[in-house]
Amino acid sequence: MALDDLPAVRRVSMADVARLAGVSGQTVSRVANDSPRVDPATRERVRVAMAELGYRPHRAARALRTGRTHTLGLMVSTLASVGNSRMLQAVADAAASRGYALVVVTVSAAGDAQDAFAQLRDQEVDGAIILNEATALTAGGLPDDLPLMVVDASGAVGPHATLHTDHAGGAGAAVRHLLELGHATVHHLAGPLGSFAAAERERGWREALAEASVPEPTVLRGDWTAASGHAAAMTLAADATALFAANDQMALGALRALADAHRDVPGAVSVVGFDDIADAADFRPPLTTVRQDFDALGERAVDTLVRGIETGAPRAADVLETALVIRASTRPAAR
Amino acid sequence: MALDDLPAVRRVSMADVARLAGVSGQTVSRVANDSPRVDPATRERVRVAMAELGYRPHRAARALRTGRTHTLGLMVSTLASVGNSRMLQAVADAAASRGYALVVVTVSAAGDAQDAFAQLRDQEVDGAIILNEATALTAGGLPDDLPLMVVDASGAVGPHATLHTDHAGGAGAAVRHLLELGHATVHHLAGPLGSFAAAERERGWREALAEASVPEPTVLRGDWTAASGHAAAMTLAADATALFAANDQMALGALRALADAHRDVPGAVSVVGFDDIADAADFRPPLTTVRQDFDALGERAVDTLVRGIETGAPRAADVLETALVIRASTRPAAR
DNA sequence: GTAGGATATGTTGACGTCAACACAGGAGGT
DNA sequence: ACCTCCTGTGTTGACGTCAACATATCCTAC
Repeated sequence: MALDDLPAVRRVSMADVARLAGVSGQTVSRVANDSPRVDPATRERVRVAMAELGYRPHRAARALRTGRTHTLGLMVSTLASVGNSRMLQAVADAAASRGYALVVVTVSAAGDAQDAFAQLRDQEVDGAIILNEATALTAGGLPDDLPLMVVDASGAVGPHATLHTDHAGGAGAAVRHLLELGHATVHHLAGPLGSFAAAERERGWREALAEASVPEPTVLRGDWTAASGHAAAMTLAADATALFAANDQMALGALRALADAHRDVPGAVSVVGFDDIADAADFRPPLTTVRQDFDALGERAVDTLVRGIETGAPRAADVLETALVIRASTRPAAR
Repeated sequence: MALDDLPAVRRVSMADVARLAGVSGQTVSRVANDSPRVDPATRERVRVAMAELGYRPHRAARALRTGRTHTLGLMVSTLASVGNSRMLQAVADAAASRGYALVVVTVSAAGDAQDAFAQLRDQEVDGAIILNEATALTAGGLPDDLPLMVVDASGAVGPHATLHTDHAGGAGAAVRHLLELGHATVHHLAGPLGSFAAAERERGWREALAEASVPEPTVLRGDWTAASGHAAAMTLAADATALFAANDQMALGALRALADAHRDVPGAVSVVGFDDIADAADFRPPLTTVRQDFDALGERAVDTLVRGIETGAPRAADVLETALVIRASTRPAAR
């Protein structure tokens, strides 16, 4: 009579635990959910029974009963950018530490933002984080029946919480750093239109120039990729001595373009990036850049969202500071 | 009598659809699950009713009844490496296109591999993809009650399907390319011990050298990061003229170290990387590297795993080819 | 004409959980 | 002595779905 002839073992349910502990299923449920209305001795007995049987609550059953899945969604356009990947990791870790699963939905795969929302709804997520998706806000708007945390976007977010890095402030710091080094003005290699982060960094650059009463050069534009940074930097004015790129990867492309044009960095041109991705310290030369705290951003986003879900906390709007990291790609302007 | 005084609307269930279509709930279930035993006219009537009410099946209820969650897990040590991020995106998209949600579990956050498995079990995933996690295989082994797809790892995978890139073959191609350019030998900047990909790339390098009867220099070692590549390359032998780095990011660090030492690339030293990350074309000089097809890898991994789950297909072991991408960082050895 | 089979649909109950309610017993107040 | 309130626990039923079984028609074959 081989054991494996028997039908597949049923999973351990509350009823099994209840039987072993000599209590009702409801009491087991109360213990599982940390209800205060349980006698300490009973609680202990139930805990022992749970451990003995290896009981784990059944998420699906719980979700069916309560309507809550303990799952969060993350909506993002692409993970090709290093910044988005870093955010994802931070969010995944933060969600896991609170007992939430994380479902990743990329807009590119979903088709458009509305499809992405449909996918999230399909997964019955309790809430979602919308990452750097300005288009989602314009095209069709945000659903208001799903708790959302809108990260790095602006506009009509309705009742939802928002959170973003102080892109403009970071950009301002970068520009002031370059101006203090004696550069007559600072050129800007901007990110794509439609991106909140790109727009804010551009604004910070513009305002810092205006504040210093310095002329504002024509904006160059890329799409966050190194290749686009390279292409844009080829058109950089011949007399430019300072360049602020909207992210590190575009700065990388710009560094190559400048080298090919025999314009030494930092000898002839100073370059600043944004993000402080891990590789930036090993660019040639090591890149001066604006550091974003991705981990804090992810942590904060999940924290606020979960609190909103669990306690119906009111909408919040947070801003995270940046830090200028000075490396070898910037130096005083030649006189 | 304001509408919003009414209790929150119950979600649309099969019973609602059944009532509207004038059939039983079971028939609605059959239509929802594409059962063939439904009259075409009835099917159409049910479809119309579903559309009219905006019916969506309730995943939790379905999971409770069937024991299947339509969720896959992805276990990965870190998303800091660009390669892992690319894989994640590919896997996420492939899973979504098959109607599966993807839950990301990072081992670093979980503590160790066994905790990560516990987390996956907690989420009741139908199966999981283990990405580049050699340690998971050694420390405690793999569970055999959960369908797994082991990507880029070796060893005792038990009954599970495996899939990996032909790292050794790609490395061999890189080495032969350098030898054909006339270099006396090729130094290797290897990845961390414990990584299957690193070990395989190192093996490919070693075997290609042996095949050409060329002396094998001491291996340098890093941990995939550009910083580690920089540090390791500082110790590169003074007479080295060719370097094969185990990934592009370490190659980036090496390029900086060589530049600081005034050793021109490719004039004095030729360098090859591995992965062909998007930025590699904008390194200085643009990097010759071995391209991995991340998208195909993700697609294939999900495909095999899902087929295993849904049809109990037997274990499979696939290998994906690589392609050498020649750019400006390699040239014939000086005579 | 009737048995037998195929096809289309309906009925019942259970998956595991927890909210709502019920109830027993003890503490405290009058 | 009685009523009230609080604490700890049990009972019941429903969340939405689908497998198993039951039933109703219709077709074909002899």
